[in-house]
Amino acid sequence: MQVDTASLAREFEATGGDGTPAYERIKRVISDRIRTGKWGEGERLPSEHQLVAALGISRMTVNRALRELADSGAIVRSMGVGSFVAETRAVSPLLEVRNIADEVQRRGHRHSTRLISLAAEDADDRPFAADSMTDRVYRSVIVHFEDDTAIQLEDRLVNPALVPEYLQQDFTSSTPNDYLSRVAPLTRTQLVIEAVLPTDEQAAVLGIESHEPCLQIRRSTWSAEGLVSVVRLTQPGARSRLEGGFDS
Amino acid sequence: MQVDTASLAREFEATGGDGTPAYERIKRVISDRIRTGKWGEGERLPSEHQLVAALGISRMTVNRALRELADSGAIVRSMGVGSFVAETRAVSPLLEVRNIADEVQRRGHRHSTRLISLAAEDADDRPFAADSMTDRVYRSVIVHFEDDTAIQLEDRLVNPALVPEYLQQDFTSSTPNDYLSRVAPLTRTQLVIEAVLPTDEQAAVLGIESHEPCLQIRRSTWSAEGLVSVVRLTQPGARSRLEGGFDS
DNA sequence: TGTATGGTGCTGTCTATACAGGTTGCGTGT
DNA sequence: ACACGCAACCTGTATAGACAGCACCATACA
Repeated sequence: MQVDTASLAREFEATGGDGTPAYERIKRVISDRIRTGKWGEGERLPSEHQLVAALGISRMTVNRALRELADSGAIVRSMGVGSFVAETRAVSPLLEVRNIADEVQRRGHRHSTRLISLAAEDADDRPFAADSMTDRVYRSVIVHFEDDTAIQLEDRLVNPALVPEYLQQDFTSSTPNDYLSRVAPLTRTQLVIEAVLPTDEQAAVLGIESHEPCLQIRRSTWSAEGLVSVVRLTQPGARSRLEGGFDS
Repeated sequence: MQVDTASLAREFEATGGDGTPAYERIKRVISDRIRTGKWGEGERLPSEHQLVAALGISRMTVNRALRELADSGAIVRSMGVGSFVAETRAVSPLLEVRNIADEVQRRGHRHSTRLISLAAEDADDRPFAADSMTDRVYRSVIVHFEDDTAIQLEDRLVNPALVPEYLQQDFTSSTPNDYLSRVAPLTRTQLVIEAVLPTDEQAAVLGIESHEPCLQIRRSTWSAEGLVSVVRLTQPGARSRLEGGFDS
């Protein structure tokens, strides 16, 4: 295989400087090329030996990067043959990321929101650090009402690198979900669903007793550029449920 | 930490002989000890250096084994401190209809069940009436345990027209999910997820307080012939959560 | 008593090297 | 024309050694 070692090395060097480990930088360079389509499905990757020569690092480091990419499913490796960009497979969505305003209106009710807070913060756990090299996050806290009943508390962190205009939006007329799906179409979603008791603060803004069980949904959404938003939705169990389904 | 290097080395050597890589064998020895409870939650593992000395292998190999165990969530590592057995918490995949026994074993724990009841009943709401022209249903109630902790109450209705042999099965050795997926491969699944408080009976069999919130999953599964089964899964919120994700 | 400071032990990463095991394709001999 | 053998190339694994970053603790100092 003919490799453009020069541009590969350039992209690799460009990610240096901060303390990012070399194997992470290799992973990033390669997965960027896959994500942007520069390396298409089934295409052969440079061999470990070629990457060693091109990037000036040891083979163990290259090996770790490629192995982790293979573990994550981004590439496929075959002993004695080589490494190749994986064929992507479609997965049917179980729970679509739906607009809560639409759902409420579909039930024939009135949807409204109350903005609790909207500001930039210093992130403790830096969820977007890998994508945006920053510790700052935008955070919005919003309560959704169905008619006059609070049905959901939305506590959202947004990546300022990918959505710089977030703080300027008017979330009384459109929801964060609306806005984000316009400016950063999502390519990947991940969910964690739990049954929890609300904190006293959560119970207060939702207008429920603190012993009422709640569904808590933590949802991370990615666009092509990276992790866009992490949201924690808290819904009183007595007022909401999740529905989904899929064929196989 | 005082390490029983002798028995550790013995177990490690015992796994040798076939072509299993050393890092896999280390993982196995360690996860066996975690699974059997010999090393309890939060307990400190031998350091990499101690394992190198005890097993006579290089630190890179030990490091890979421990790193992969940490990636899989079995252990927790902290730079400058050490490696520790992870505090376990059940996580169920949301997308797939998976075998809970497999999940438990994948977490390195022992899965067992307790059969509460298994009988034919007269159906009140006749869920299978459209499919089988009958009012009878088979019903099984089973508690699933992870080690000695109840993690799920499974209350299942089965369509007698599609699964006539259901009552003759031995659900101490295999789960209803196992059996049904063999005899009636599912083509469609639908879910409703809620946060609820358990009834007194549910709390009793799960061994929890009646004010602990639970995830309740109602799942209907269809095969090509029609509605096979309707199951209500009740999981203590403190002991489980659902995870899922999809690409689009 | 409270505050620096340095030592010790831990994990995280990287290098250079080596051997093993598998695949592919070319070339030689029949 | 066919089969075999072998070299070249690939990934998989393992090793010894090194340095860096972090946490904890004991000791020395103010």
